[in-house]
Amino acid sequence: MEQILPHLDSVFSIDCVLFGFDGKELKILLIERNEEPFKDWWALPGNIVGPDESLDQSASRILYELTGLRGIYMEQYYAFGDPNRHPQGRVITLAYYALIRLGGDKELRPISTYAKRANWLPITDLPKLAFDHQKIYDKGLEKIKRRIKHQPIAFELLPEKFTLTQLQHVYELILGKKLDKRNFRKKIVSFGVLKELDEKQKGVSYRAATLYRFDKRRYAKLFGKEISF
Amino acid sequence: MEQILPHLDSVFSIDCVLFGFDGKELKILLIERNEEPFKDWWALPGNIVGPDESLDQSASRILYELTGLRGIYMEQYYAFGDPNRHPQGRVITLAYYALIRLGGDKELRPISTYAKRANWLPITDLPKLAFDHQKIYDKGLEKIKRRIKHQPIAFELLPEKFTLTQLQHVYELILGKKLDKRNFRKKIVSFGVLKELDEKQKGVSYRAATLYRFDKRRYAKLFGKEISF
DNA sequence: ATATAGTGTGTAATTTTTACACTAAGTAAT
DNA sequence: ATTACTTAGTGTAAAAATTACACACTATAT
Repeated sequence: MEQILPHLDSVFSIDCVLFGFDGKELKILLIERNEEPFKDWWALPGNIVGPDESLDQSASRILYELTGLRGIYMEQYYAFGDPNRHPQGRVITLAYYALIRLGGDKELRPISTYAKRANWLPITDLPKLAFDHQKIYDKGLEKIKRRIKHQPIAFELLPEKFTLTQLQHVYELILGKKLDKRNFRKKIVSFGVLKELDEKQKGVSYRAATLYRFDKRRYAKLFGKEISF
Repeated sequence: MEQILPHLDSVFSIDCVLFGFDGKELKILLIERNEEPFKDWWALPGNIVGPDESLDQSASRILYELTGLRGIYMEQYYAFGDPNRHPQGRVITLAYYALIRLGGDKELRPISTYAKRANWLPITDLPKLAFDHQKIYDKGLEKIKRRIKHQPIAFELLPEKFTLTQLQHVYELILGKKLDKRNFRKKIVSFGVLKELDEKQKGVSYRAATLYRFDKRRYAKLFGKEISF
């Protein structure tokens, strides 16, 4: 049962917590392992860092292989390197979180061979995870909770045009608590980084809400002042 | 000139930004390298992670070898892994910051052979640093700037008993700006994690200030509520 | 006794945060 | 056309937090 993989002498890998938002739930992408150890378990997608890749490049590649998408927003957040975290040798792994809007169709073409399949699972109902991936996930969620209060990362989970209610929903899911509608709007608008569009939401069976867009230029200008939600 | 070190095929190291406060200035510990590459340059202390060490253990060891002290407060904050950051091969390094009070005498017994000497240098006047160590330092400072607003890390830079003025001084140095004395005191006392002692400062040629102690128990109790400076 | 240097304290003005509920607009069904 | 339904969109008052600001006190040194 104990087999030593040749490359597992001292390996450096990257694992990604890829958060996706489909308009209703916050989910993460997990893969079902096809190999020992932890065969048939759910795990965070990850891979070995290539010899000529930077760390960010490597994380990008992993996300690309997983979703077929480039340019996903992501950020490194913690290294996990307990000597026993991998049963077959020393594997130090660097965790990234990434954020993506779901509901398109192109996403999700998992390809690598070590995975049977990949699935978006709601964070409210996650299975047991392989290795120390639960710890990695926990820390990742903690990280975006903190980050969303200061950085405009919520927009990464939304389509380019979104309503204030959708935006609030994202905040509520990540922070794990309800927010007051009026106060939320007051505050988020006061930052001055949202551009109100002339367009309205479409295809809803009730009053359509105004659409907004995140104004990157404006944000860049105000950048000295950090947002503080 | 280009020599390939045998172990530099794919190496994982740790570098530490060790901040020290002597009551007046904020300094970091730098070593003067005795080896190529960057011989005679100043660099952050660092070392290779041992095969059976956890990452934190490894950082502890490095700090111990450098200072002779155990139990220094430290925290991992970022991994630097550009393929070209080390001229002789792929070295991925994990950065830690650490905080220590200076003015004792036991500190500083640098021993490793790759360093000529180690020195505390004020952060206001740092030399050019080897490798990408400037970037690592910058990010470390940024990190503690952020962290000091939410976590009680300032106390790590002070003796167990300290005055409010000393505490304010630490905040000012790290945040890089002057703070209002009355407002600072009001706020810091309102957190309820400082214990006022019956003792006064000694050996000053002016009115002696009251000494305080950081009340860890109390902080642990209030921990749910995060401090927000 | 006097000069010196840092300690320790209060208040008013301003800004930010919080709590809270109803009308307006559009769609769907009849 | 009316009605029922669902979400959008809005204001205000109270409370809390933040800011700006100056002087008398105390200990020591000479």
